[in-house]
Amino acid sequence: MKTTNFTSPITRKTVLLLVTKQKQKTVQNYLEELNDAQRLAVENIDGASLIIAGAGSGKTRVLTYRITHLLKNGVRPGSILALTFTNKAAREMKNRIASMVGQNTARYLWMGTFHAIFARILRTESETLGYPSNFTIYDSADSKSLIKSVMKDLNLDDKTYKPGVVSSRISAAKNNLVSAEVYATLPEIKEYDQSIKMPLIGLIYKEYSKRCFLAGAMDFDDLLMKTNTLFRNHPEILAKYQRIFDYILVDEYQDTNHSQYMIIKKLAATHNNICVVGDDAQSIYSFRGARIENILNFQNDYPNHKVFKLEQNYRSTQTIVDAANSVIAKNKRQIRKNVFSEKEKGALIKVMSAITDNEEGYLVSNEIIETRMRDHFQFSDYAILYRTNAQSRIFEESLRKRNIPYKIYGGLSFYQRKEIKDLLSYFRLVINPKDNEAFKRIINYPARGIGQTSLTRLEQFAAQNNLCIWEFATNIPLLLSEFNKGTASKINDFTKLIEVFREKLETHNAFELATEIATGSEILKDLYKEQTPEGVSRYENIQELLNGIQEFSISAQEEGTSNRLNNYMEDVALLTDQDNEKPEDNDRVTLMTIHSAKGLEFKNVFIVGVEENLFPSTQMGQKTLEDLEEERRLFYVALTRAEQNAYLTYARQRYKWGKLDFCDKSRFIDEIDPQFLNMPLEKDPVFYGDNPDLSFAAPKPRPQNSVIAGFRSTSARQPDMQQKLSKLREAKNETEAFEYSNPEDIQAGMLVEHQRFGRGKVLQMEGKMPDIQATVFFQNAGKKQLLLKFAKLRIINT
DNA sequence: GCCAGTCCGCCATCT
DNA sequence: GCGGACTGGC
Repeated sequence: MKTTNFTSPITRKTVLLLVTKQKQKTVQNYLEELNDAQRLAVENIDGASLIIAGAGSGKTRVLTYRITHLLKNGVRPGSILALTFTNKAAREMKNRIASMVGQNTARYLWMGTFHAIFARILRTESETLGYPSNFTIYDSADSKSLIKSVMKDLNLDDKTYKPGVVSSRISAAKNNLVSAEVYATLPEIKEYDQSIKMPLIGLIYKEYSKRCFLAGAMDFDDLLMKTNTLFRNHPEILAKYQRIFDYILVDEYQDTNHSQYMIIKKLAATHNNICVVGDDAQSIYSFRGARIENILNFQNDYPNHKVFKLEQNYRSTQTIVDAANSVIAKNKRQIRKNVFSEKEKGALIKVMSAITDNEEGYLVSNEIIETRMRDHFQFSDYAILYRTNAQSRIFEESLRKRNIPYKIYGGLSFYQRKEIKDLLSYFRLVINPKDNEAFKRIINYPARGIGQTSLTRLEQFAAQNNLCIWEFATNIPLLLSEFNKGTASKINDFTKLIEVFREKLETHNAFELATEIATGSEILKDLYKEQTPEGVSRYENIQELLNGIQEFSISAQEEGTSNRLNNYMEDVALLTDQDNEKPEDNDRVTLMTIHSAKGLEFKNVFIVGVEENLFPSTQMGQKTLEDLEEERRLFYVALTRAEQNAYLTYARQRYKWGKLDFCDKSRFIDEIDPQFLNMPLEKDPVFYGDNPDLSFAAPKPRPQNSVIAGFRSTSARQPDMQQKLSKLREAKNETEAFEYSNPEDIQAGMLVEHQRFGRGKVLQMEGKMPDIQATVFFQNAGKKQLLLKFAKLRIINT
């Protein structure tokens, strides 16, 4: 291994020379903003580099500056491949680079998640693999549903073959590049599947793959595996991309799985210009197939590599950094490093003990209110981090009671809501009629009198004939041979409907076609007629989706890129809630899992539910030492999100699956060097019932199927919706609380409010009912053109 | 085929 | 505590 003391091939002087020519102030200074270790990591652009970046050590900054540095040295943006783990990280990095080198350069960078980038490449090369270029990306719900129907056809009962287990076995196989054919031949796999009493997983895997192919669909894991297949079987295609990508950068390298690892390895093989950034101490995705070995073995893969260690933490106080170090030191497998902070010592980590999970919520909300007043924090300076999404509910309740605004990530994402998936399924089927999962979902929604029995027969007949459902359903003689006239004609009406939309794919932009589908399918009508709060909320979600598509259409047009519905749909399956940030969400407490908090930072962090069995989790049976080490890394990640104050809370009793459970504080609390902790007085759980002051904390089991605020629905879990809906309930005239202005009432000059963009001023109105367009300038979101049929504006004053 | 009511099994963690 | 699956009456 080489040392890190070396002279960069391009001296600083030449860089400054190059840069002054450009007269960009931000660029001129960028190297000076770095410490020595960071600067070395930025300047050493050729060959293989491993950047070990401790928590808070300016990893993102190094990556962005390194790319900027490449660009400033004449590297074409289109020859740089930068892979991240989330869309959000990619977007933020791209924006930061754009601010230094200009949007016109940054836009040509190949920057995105593994899944997004290789989906893009697979669409280009799809023909070689026998896939259509507009293949569907199945999300986990789609693939689970497909697994279920495969099992049904194979007569495997879903009590012994749990779809969840089968799905994760298949996923693990794919992430290790084990194809269905190979799967059946490997003795250790056979043995394992025997031991869990599911010897026929291989058969399911085979049939599942076949049906995905027939449906022109790939699941998440396929996006990576098929890329590998493509590169392996078609050296000329691999060579093409090896030529395109002169420089490869990978963020969060510790969380790459074998499939991702092989893609990188192949692409970098000709030039070895590969730079990976990561921190083995923050590897937390082994359940998804991530291999910590990838980072530990980098030196074997690239013997001539250079190592850079970023050890200074700029984020957290000394106390937090030292406490985190004291925990992670318990892990055996790691790259030794000395992460340190030169910030102030800061407050001790406050450990809070609650009697019940209810009280835990109460304590956290209280602490937020108190410290916010005392130390002048914003709500957005706080985050509540938990191990499992199920813990969020209790905090939502306690925050809501105290009128603390919050935003919650994870759980059911916008794109997974029923109504959204329904409409998206229409889009999917229109784009790719072979998409069986979409077909099954919408053939009888809105109701067309085609029931479960017909659908099951349809699916089975199609599979028996090696056809996708669409091919079967559009083949009239075949259809009539299996169904009576009435049913056949209902099915025929449905495919005709889709066919009409299909004809407009090439002639209409995404928004026009999406609107037509929403109307023509009668989804809008179906939701509109439902005047329950849930119905209203679903209707609004559809409108929000259509607004998003309108934005896409407009911005695609502005940028001169293609603005068809299939372009919009290309990576919708890869989007998550974090990609759906709204401007109105600015001053709110953040609630999320620790996994989704990776890469983020907050002034105050509450790590909640720090209890044995919950964190470390023992959810999935007995834990190996490796599992425990991963949990510890997860705890390390959680702690190091905090800049100023970290809190650890635990409860002595908690409801799990509706049943009361007694808990002990987590071993991780004991593993922190006690000099960094502010420990509470231990409360004894038996006293709570006698103490009237603590009655709020007493466990209150809700009767089964009871509801919060008088209703029960998935949309009710959205914080805004919750408030809106309870208001709605209170109002005698139920729609009153929701009333927005009629399009005709709005005129130029008015101050208005939009549910998504916030407040703005109307600049111009044009068009006639029902297609009235408003041009509005929003304080937070700039100028927007809104079609008032869907975008509702509330008039604030005239 | 559809709907409402009830029961059951489950929850890691994410692209 | 929740959603999905199942059941039985229409």
